[in-house]
Amino acid sequence: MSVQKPSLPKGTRDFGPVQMARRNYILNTIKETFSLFGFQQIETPAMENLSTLTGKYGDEGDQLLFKILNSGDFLKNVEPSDLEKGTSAMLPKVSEKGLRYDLTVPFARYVVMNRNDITFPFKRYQIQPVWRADRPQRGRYREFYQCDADVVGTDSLVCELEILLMIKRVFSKLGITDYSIKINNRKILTGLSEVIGEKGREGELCVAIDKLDKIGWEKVQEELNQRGFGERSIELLSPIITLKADNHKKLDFLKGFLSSSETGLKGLQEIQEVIQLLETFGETQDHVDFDVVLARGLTYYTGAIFEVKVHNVSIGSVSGGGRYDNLTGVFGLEGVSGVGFSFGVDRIYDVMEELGLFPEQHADQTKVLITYFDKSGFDYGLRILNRLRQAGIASELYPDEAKIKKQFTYADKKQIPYVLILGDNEIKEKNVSLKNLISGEQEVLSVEEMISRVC
RNA sequence: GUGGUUGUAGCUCAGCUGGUUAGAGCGCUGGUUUGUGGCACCAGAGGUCGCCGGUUCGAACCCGGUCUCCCACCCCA
Repeated sequence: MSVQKPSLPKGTRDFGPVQMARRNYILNTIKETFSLFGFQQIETPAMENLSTLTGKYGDEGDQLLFKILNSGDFLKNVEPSDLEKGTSAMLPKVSEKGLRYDLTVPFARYVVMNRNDITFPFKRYQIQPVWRADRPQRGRYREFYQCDADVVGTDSLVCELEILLMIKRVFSKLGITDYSIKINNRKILTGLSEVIGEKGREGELCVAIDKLDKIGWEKVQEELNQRGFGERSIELLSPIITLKADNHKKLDFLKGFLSSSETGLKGLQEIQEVIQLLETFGETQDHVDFDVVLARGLTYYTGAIFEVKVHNVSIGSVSGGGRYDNLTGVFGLEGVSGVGFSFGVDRIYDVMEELGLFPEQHADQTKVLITYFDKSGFDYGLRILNRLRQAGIASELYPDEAKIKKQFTYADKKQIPYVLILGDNEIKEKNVSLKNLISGEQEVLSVEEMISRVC
């Protein structure tokens, strides 16, 4: 009988009481915000048919999917010759389900399957774990929660505005002040590639440009060079890279720069309108940063793209999203435009921890512990416990007959502020001794007095 | 997937060029106080030195493999 050492799969975590209290604090702030903006919650299964998931995230994404082995004899459809055909040929024969990789694709599936019951525009939010077979590191987990809010069935830029507003509200509530919401538009990137004479290569352009913050302009030039971008194209890009100005000045500059690209100008106009809406709504542009070189990997974004970065922390982006014109197309429903974004709770948690932003005392707290010496104290305590709970006071009775010292230590460890001591005197006089463990004061009170004291 | 790094008590870590019974702090249990926590003092429990193999008279220490952790790249929340 060997005892095995327990362990957790790579990249997964347990959450203890303190962590849960803090996570719930973040989650509740987000939920409350979504709901205030008129979003409705849905949930979808942890697992989806593999065919729903594959091909939606690019080749790399497919590799990062967790696949679920078929139940029963998963080799029953496999011929010896299949083995030689390689992994991708084998996979559909042994696995038909996978864990969801994000919440957007399951949502698209949901919309298509429920199209007749949904009233468009449909504003939904969804808070559930997703799984990625990534290699874990700081701020990167294999199981983590996403908090998505999406609107489908409208092109209105009010949706983009609301995303900005929700991000600002959540961060303000959580006490995160030093951050920026980077906003850009895919059409601007398309325009950019047209203007520099590399039409249709905005994807590659984005991948390279995206590293600007990390590796600098010099290295980005090298990478563009390696990817076969012409000297002249890179040179033309230069004024964009070095562009440092406020949002309005950037817009003005780009109107000239992108004047030959119809698509680019359209993107510019969209950004401008969003900023305009922000002003009309009566909100400042604080934290909102039009970033011409912001590029996001996901292939399906077609309009606005967002990313939120908290400054002075070692965590990547804590939120991101954008507009997609035809997300449901692959599932047979054309012409449904949507825009959405996602908060990464786990990363927000890490950020708040790093910045020391969690309020004290955020574990779920018992307010009163009832201690006693013997069976009669236990019985008396049980009745008082009932009274306390009816008064809505989080309270507990020490479950075992133990030395009073041990019961006190328990209260101390759990940071319970009040202790009731029930001995023969208290039982006889029908009162209680109430000790405040923070101040150390102790007094004898009637049950009613005690309840009003600890309320 | 590529490269690098780490692993010793519940936790954070010491442990000399390989040399007897592997240490500290914190935590834990008990006591000083059988009606009182935190603080102090005293005592005690707790380790297959990640795992497997090799070198050696002798390995926590050297070598190989493996797993794990963390970091960078890729990509992302």
